[in-house]
Amino acid sequence: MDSRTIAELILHLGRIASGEALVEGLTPAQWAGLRYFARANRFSRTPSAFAAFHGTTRGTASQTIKNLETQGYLTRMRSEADRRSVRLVLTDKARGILVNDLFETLVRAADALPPGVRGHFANALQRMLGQVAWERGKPPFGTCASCTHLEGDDCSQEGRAPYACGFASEPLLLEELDEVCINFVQGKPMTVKGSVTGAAPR
Amino acid sequence: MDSRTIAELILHLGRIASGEALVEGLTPAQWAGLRYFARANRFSRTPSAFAAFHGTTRGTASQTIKNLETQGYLTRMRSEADRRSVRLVLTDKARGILVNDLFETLVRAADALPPGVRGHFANALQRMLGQVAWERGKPPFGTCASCTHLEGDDCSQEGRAPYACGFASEPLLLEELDEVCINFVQGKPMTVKGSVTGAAPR
DNA sequence: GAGATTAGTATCGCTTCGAAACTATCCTCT
DNA sequence: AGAGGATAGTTTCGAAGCGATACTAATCTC
Repeated sequence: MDSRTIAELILHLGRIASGEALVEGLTPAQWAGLRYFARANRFSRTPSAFAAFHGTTRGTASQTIKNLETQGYLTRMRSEADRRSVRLVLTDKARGILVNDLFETLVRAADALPPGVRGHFANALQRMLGQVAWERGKPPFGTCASCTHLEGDDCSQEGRAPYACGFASEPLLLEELDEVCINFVQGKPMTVKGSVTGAAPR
Repeated sequence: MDSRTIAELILHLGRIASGEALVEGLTPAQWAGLRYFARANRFSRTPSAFAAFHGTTRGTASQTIKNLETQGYLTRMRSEADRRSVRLVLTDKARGILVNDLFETLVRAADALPPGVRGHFANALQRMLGQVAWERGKPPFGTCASCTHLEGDDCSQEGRAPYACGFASEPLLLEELDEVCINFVQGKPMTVKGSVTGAAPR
């Protein structure tokens, strides 16, 4: 019964916080696009990854991106490694407008929580996301902090890159560790009351 | 920084869980309508209340409801007290289809959380909702359990109705206490680590 | 009882959305 | 090497959502 309440509140909160349309002339989907490309790491700033994140089709994502591009919020560049692929980058105009995102009210609401519960809260949400994504066969989209692919040289060997991604086999900069990645796989149990994740994806 | 993670996860989770369209031939907005009328109490089963809950306009809500009605999921009846008002009731067909709601995956995900954290979790979410709703001037939509308007006769006086709503000045049945109400006003502090709500709406 | 407010509906243009068809590039397997 | 298949991305189509506006009917206020 509490579980249902939690699910309802998440849905309602998400809807109220992001559903409001046409703020600054951008639709909710377009705001979601800006937020995504502001937070995604370099492996994930593509139309396909955004489509997966946003839970829509590549076609729809392509439309939204095209729209943001013509409004001057995104810049497109073809990938060198894979000539099919496209990399999207936020413009300064986009970074400037992001502070007016209604999403920030949600951040403020989370900020008003007692500091002690925030960590547990974030962990519980990430676990729920993992569960839902696993049940749907969708990627859960987390950060390197708790990802299996993170190969950290705990005792830094005085080399240039202390961290690397085992999936992409590439070194990672420190500031990249907090960015969202489509290749995220839930790794460390993430101390939640000392219990290990219940249903593990295989 | 944890606050931003929390806000992102809520948004993402809500989107993934409800955004998927055309399950059983119903759109996300239509699913939201069914869920709402299944959970709202008798003061709140109206087009306007659904519009407020769903964060959209009355016009859009009216469309969605009309659509559900023609598909045989809702029955309409005029209110006796207020002849302008309309009451919507779920049909058996609707109750039957609700078990296939993708929303149930979110409920299962919440169910997979450690039992000890669920209560705190629900409280924290309700607090966030109150904060966001207050900042936007929207009703937060909670249940009688923590509503100021609930007048409970703690020591039941052997009268017929042990509870009542001070706002509607009407007695409440026991099974109505868990339903969602548009007139909800955050009342009791709702034990979250023993601290009282930070910013109180006035 | 006049004027303002509220509940609900209808209509208009725009965006989103999923589905399907399509091109270009890359990968795999023999 | 080269054929078949998978993948990244775009385009088009029709349906629905959406906000805005204008509208009717009922209720409230003073």
